[in-house]
Amino acid sequence: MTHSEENYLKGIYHLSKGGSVAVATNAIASQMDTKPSSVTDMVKRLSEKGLVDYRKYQGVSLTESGSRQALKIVRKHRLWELFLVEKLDFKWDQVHEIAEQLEHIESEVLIDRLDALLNYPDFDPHGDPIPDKNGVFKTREKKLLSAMPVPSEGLFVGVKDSSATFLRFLDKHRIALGKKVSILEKEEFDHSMRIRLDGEAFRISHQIASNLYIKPNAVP
Amino acid sequence: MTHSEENYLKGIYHLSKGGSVAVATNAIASQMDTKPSSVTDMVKRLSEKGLVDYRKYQGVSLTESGSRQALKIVRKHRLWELFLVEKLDFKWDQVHEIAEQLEHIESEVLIDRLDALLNYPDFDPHGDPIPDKNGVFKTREKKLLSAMPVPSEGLFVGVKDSSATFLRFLDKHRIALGKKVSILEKEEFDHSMRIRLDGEAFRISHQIASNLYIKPNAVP
DNA sequence: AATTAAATTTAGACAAATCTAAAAATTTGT
DNA sequence: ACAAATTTTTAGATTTGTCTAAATTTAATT
Ligand SMILES: [Mn+2]
Ligand SMILES: [Mn+2]
Ligand SMILES: [Mn+2]
Ligand SMILES: [Mn+2]
Repeated sequence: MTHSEENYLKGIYHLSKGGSVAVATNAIASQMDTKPSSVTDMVKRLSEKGLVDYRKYQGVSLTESGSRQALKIVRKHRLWELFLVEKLDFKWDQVHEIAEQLEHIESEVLIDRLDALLNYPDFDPHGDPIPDKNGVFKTREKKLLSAMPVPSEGLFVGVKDSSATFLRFLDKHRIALGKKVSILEKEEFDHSMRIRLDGEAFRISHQIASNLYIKPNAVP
Repeated sequence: MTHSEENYLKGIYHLSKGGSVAVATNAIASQMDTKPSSVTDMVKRLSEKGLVDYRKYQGVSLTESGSRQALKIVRKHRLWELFLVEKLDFKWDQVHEIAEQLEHIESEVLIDRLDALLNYPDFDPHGDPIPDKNGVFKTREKKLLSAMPVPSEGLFVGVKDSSATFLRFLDKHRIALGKKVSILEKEEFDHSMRIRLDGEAFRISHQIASNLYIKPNAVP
């Protein structure tokens, strides 16, 4: 597989949310930052290779084989991201671009060793699950902060938007993975919320709240 | 620069032994395992970009800029090789192919961090010098074992042939970098030699002896 | 149901990197 | 010095991945 083919598979995987839902040509084009006509071309090639199911005008979905391949790339991407953060002291907003390159390195044993070096991690620096050798990954209950009841509590476990600008915004406000969050109040008018974090209470906009994943505390 | 362009620059660099000697089209073709006509094409592209000096039928040489680029790739290749050996427990015969891929990862800061993680090393797992950020590398006196006088002593510091088969052969005979070597005897007839290593004396063929680099012990 | 709008595909072009076969230049040998 | 051998370049084709512009299909609206 070429880098481009791998990138398309990964893109389709993300759009179909892992499932085998059909994805539209235009959706792929904007995901991959390319033109619909290029997508059609590539999708035909992938279909030839048995990696996607494609019916003209009806969208594409990953085959079993395509899905396996996509998961391998996702696994590599996330392992490399974690490596960069854990072993080379990168910040979580600096690793994605480099991992976009590293994910294409072909070596089964390299990835196995990396996995071992990192102690077989379950999640990447952004809280996304890392598939294991067989493509299986841990799931955990999580809700968007904006969808949490008032009052309630939970742990901050992931970001929906993982753009560098958003991540740096979170850094600035000391919002980091693993921290405990209490939901204090929700404003009807603009859907902004008051939360407590590190003992300190403050207000965040709906925009922010709808990009943070919270693992709700079990309520007995 | 594309991967292919980078590979050509590195190939030309190795053939011209770092200097600005002109290299023949056929030489490049066999180094790169490609056809002379492909070399001519690529060399024209590189010339357009100011990375090589090229005069038809007269061979190519790296420009200042081309040389800088080539050294960057060599630096990355060797740092990655050392990383694989030091941090991921690869053997010295398993790292080259993976480093061939990793050397193309584009990120200045990544290489700086890797360099720091490895403590700013001077030599790679095969005894080849690692250029620093500015392309400068340590040189050390070294001679082919086959060229050493009898009797004499030195340290095994590098291999000329770094093919996996040769490296595994060395492993089998417990010939490893840094070990002390005594040259005991040289055979006129077939140029084989008797040497002592790890206290044990044995005979090696000329083929072997002419692929091992020795740093001669200073004789006062 | 017909028209309009949107999504998708096709046709044709282009750059990069490669190849084979043929032509041209250089080098070698007598 | 000149023919033969070798090296190098050119010409033309192919694959991959992309694009623009035009045609086609599907979806939405009157
Ligand atoms: Mn990422
Ligand atoms: Mn991530
Ligand atoms: Mn190497
Ligand atoms: Mn090496």
